[in-house]
Amino acid sequence: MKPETYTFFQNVHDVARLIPKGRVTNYGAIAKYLGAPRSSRMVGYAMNAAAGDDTIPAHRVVNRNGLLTGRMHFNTPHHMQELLEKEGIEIKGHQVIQLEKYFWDPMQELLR
DNA sequence: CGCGTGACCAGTT
DNA sequence: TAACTGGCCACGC
Repeated sequence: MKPETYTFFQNVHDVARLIPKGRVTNYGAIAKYLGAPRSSRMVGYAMNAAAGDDTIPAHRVVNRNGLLTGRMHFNTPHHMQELLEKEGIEIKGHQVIQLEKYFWDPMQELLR
């Protein structure tokens, strides 16, 4: 599929797939990387569309505060937390602890 | 073809 | 400090 046929959603899904295990990122960072810093909402919507897709680690995308805002879209509300903890990320109260420590910024990791 | 809405974010009031 | 607002894209009705 040609890049030009890629929708915003497609790009979001691609970036999400590149998130390393044990790392997390947020909606704004992905939106910014795609050149649409004001479209972080749409990134969230794109992840919603990605729900149920095993090839997309949607659980590694949290909001700016490290809050697992998308947890309710998984099969079970705590599934997202379990996946993250399994990757070595500590979570307390539906929120990622030491977010900056695990944060993965596509702008820096991909563009270098 | 128009309108409402949705896993958000940053700046203002 | 809390609440409000604009911005942005895709999709369903």
